[in-house]
Amino acid sequence: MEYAFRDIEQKWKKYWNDNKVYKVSNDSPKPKFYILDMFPYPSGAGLHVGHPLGYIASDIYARYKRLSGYNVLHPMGYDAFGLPAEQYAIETGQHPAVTTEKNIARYREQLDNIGFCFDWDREVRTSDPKYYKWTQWIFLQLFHSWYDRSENKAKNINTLIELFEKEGNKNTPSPGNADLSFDADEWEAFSEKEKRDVLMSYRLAYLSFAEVWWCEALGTVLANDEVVNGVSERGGHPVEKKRMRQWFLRITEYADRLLGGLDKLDWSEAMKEMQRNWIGKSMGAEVSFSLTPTLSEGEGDVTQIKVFTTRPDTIFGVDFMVLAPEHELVDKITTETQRQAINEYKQYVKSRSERERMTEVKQVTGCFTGAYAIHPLTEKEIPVWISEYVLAGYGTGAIMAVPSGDERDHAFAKHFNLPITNIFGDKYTGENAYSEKTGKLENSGFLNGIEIAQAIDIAIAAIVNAGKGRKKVNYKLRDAGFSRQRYWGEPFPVIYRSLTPALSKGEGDVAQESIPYTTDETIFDEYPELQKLPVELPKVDTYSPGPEGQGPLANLSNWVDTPGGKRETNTMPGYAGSSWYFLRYMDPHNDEAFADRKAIDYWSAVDIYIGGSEHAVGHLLYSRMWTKVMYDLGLIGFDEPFKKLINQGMIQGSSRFVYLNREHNTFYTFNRVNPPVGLGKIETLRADVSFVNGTELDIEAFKKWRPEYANSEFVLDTDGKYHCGVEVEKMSKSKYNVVNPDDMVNQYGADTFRMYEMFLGPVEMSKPWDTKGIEGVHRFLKKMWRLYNDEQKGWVVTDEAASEAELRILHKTIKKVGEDIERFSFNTSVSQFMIAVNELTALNCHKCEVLEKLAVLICPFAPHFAEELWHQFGHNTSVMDASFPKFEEKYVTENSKKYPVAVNGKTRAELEFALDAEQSSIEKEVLADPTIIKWMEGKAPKKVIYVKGKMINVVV
RNA sequence: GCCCUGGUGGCGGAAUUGGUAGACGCGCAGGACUUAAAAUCCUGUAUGCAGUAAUGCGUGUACGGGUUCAAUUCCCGUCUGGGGCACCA
Repeated sequence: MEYAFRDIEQKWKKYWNDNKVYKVSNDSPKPKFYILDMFPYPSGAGLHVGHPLGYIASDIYARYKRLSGYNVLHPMGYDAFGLPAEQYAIETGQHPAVTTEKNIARYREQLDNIGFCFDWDREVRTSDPKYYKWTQWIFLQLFHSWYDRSENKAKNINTLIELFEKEGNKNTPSPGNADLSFDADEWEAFSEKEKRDVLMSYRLAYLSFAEVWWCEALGTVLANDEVVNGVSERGGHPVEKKRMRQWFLRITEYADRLLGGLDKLDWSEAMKEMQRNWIGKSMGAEVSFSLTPTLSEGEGDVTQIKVFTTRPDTIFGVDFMVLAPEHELVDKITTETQRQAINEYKQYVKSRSERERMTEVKQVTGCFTGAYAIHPLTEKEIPVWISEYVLAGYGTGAIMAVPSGDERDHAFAKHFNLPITNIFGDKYTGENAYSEKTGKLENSGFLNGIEIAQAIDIAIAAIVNAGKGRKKVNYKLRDAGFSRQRYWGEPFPVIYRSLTPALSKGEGDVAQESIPYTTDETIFDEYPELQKLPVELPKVDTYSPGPEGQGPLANLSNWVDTPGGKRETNTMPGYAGSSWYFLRYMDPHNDEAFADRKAIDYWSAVDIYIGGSEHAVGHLLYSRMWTKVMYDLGLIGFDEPFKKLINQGMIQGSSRFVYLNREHNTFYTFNRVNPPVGLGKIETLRADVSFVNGTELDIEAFKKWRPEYANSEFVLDTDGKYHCGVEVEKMSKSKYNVVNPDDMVNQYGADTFRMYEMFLGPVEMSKPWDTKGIEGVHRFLKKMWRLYNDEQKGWVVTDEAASEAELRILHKTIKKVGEDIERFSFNTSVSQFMIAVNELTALNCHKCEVLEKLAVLICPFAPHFAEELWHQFGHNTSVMDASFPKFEEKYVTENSKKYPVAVNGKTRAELEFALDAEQSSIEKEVLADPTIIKWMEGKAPKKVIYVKGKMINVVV
């Protein structure tokens, strides 16, 4: 009986399905374990072999945990809202819901092929109204919440209103508007609009303004992704930034907790470091620079520019100031003579992405405003410039420039011929800024001769004393933009209620004149149909954008206009649905709540979360924030969503190339063009990997694929084959290097495919796919199969007692595989299986005592294979209900070891000693060994290093 | 540019806490079985030098330094591949 993997896999897939083997209950006496994969975006291209890598790893771990006695939650779903589906809809007119559905069906089919133990009854889709009902509901909670800094937690906005009624906002400054100040009486006197505006500056979900990429030609807002080299990806039209009213999440209020929370997480240091850098906490000072009264014309209220600096010690080195071109003071301080130049420069900056502004540091640009500021300590007049290297979103959007101490300031000063004050003495060469934080300051007034580290505090004290600033903690983290001018996303449960003419003051646009209310507010009590969730995404006829950069929903006037007012036409961004989906899996069909509290308390936080490191800061940070908000509001009992994080690497594509001399219509094999001597002009073309075996090209298949080369000559290698060139690249359709898991499963079976994906290398590492190598793993499974089944004789397992050597192999394997799974080292466990099978085959072992346990052991890796063997052993329940074999020390203990013996660190001999041997007896024997004596060359041993169980080293 | 991460045979990789570098697999070469092929099995395979050979000696973990009895592993510097940089998901 041979290893008929196709029949075996079909049979058990059906069995698992029919018997609901992977059904998970929320009610179990077993300890829980929650292992989660980052759910995929179902793209039209389907899965390639890189996608399942993490899923296979988590599947192995999930099965291992289940075999070890846990109730394991291992769900899967789809992050189904997103730009590509909408893009496709624009191009083809097909509704994103339809294409998404189709893509999901395809994904599901591909996933099913691989034999995962997902409980599909718990599947979630973010685009399903039953799901996004709760995304919208959570948005409402965010809207109705503010962050109480005194208690360090989010609370219902009503508690803030109570506070305002009692004492105004003197003890609760607004995070969104630092200048806002009112007392209880003033609050009482505010109009409804004024009150709502005040509250808006506190809410965790709030409206403000942000810049987006606007493409006039396409009449739409573009994602960063859709802007390539400063023009739109589609059509290559010019783009510029446009300020729009947008929803935001006030994640900055959580900056400190998001930072502190990292310490207790079992994530890689790299991942934590990326989040720390993203949050970007820095200590420094906020310093106010006054403008010179003579030069700042009119506009009496503009008297100060605030900067944030982490280096207040360098304050005596300030030679000029730079504002972000978007800074609100720029227009006010610019002098008439400079106005045109400034406007032109601002226009230029509008075309620049933030990335370009950060990256292209060698290209120095800027413009003088004509205004001067007064140095807060020396009262020197310093010019105020604007430049793209200062970003509006960081700090105060303005800097004090210290050219002798900061590289970019230095380059700027050199470029515009601004004077440079040296405050570092010899340390500053005049060539480069001195940006290290050691050394003594010079030319710095009262800071002269003081070490930089100490000078920081002294400088801050002096600035505070002079009333020119304060100590400040700054975060790089910015509030998260939460609006997209798109169709395929969650609609907001928000309605803008127009003001009655009596209440509305002044002009302004509609948005300014109306007040945003969420649909659940009492103001809509008379329209209960408006208050219901979900606010369903209406069907549209066209996916083209609405007027003035609004999303496509703006075109649906009968949807936008409600008896209560106009609906919000933006939709939520991709990370809305993915910020909380791990909670929904716990109780996916609940229509009364996002999940039942009992289920949440049972499953609690995700024990292991697996996904790509590209989500290091986006998704993972937003999820952490949502979790903290929900924890603060008492909705869940934990404040970190993912206890342990594993980052899987990418599987890269391995592209194949052929080499053409077009003139002679001849293709040359790789070796012939390497080097390409005397062959004329050689073009490198891609060949689809599907008709290349290793590097050998199937010439006929290639000609069929590219008929224009049907008559081409092929110059072969000495072995009579045409060999392709190889390069490792990203796996993508356009590179013709995509390998479909379906094909692999078809040819070798799911079990081989699973084991091979793991065998390729460590899960966390990126590595290229090599189809050729899969045969080795397939051979291994066949070889293991033969321990149980002979081609002629069939079942050959016997009841004979196992030998010591056989039991040692088994227990060595149990130990190694168990430990390897625990540390997510699956490639080495596959190796161990191979070693075990090689050794057992050599011993001609067919003993039940060894092989039954081995079958269970391999179940996490090759579940169909294991299930078949398990039933062959006569069991009639699933192998998933077996227990992971127990490792027993006694079978593997050895009492002696062959030690490598080195002289001066170089291994020269191998000697065997008992493990409990004393150093003195070992020394005696080692020094008596002829090889060792030879290498000691007559010198006396200085010392003999003996590391028990490891090695011996003689130092002479 | 900034942040994170990797670099070990022809290839994927192993070496878990500083202790015999190259496990396991692919590929390649040779052989067995076969009319032949497939499948299967066996042997060899980092590299240089010496030797018919067993083997011996040297070099070697991107590069250059350092710490140590001992470094793929720790430290400093350089080169280089990959990921992220706030509207791709």
